[in-house]
Amino acid sequence: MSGRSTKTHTEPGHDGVDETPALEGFVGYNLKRAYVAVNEDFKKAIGQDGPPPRVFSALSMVVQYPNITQSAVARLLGIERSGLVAMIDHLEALGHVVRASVPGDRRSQALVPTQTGRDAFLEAQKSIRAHEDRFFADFTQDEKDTLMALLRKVRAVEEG
Amino acid sequence: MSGRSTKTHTEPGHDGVDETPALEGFVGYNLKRAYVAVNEDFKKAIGQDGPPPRVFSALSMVVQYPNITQSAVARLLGIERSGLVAMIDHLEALGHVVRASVPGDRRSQALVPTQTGRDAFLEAQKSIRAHEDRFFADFTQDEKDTLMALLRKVRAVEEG
DNA sequence: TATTGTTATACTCTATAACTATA
DNA sequence: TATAGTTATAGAGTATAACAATA
Repeated sequence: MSGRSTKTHTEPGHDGVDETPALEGFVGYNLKRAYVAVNEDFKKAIGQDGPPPRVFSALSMVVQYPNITQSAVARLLGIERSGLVAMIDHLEALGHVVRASVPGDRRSQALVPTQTGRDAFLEAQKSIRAHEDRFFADFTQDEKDTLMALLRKVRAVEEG
Repeated sequence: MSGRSTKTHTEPGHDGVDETPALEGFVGYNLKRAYVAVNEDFKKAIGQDGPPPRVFSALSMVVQYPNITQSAVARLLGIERSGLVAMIDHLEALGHVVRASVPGDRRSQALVPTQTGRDAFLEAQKSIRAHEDRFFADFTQDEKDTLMALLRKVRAVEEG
């Protein structure tokens, strides 16, 4: 395929000039492409037995903030309450989390990590670290820090 | 809600210490949150009448590289060929693009932008620029450039 | 055999709306 | 009234697999 000159259209980077990529100039486009790339590598690396990203993020919240409620997790992750039910069901079925009653408010249920849950969290965290270390091998720590800082600043825009 | 001390769990940034955010340390997590934030603003700003992101990106390719084939567009955008059919159908129904026959290869169809298509592209581009200018108002041009450069480097990992 | 366009299909992720029980 | 958890549902976005026509 490469090296052929039979094509009738102009592709970027090939026939010399024409380096005017409209999409490349948008942050949103670059953001999506980068997200897709990292996410695909994540799935290849962790997808087999490890938890899907959102389940890991929920487990992470419960481990870090024991007795947190589902609503609080949803708020912190920026997703809907309803979306959490299945995730917590899943984590509870695995024995990683238990729903405990909250004295003083019978609407809420405190999410408590089990020891298995904490272990699973640490192991998943290790796997994800390995995946990112591999994926970002060509990045300096400074580049990664700069990238994450800028991404947090992006997120901060909507949070006001 | 704020200022209350009745909660039984520890949330970040509130009760002093506990600033050990596991998720925040991952590029992938920050990438996703930032992508979601920008995408939501995009939908609010453009979603009414403007084209969805992927349709705009396809139109953009056809305008920039007239006579490009569907397969080439898919390759450049990093998506599946099959996904393009509906997008091009849509753009063709709007009169923005026509499928023309390619002399010498009767399998392919060259995608040619109409004048309406070029106009629509320019207008959409202007809208998206306005959305990004607004959203990234607190970012310096240097920050935006750095961010985009790093995001392109992320994308290059899988392509390299 | 490989590639282009196409269709049919199914899956993932997530939001919306409505309900219940509490507060 | 407002909030926590839940359910049912629907939609966007996208991938997979197969096929016909052509190379």
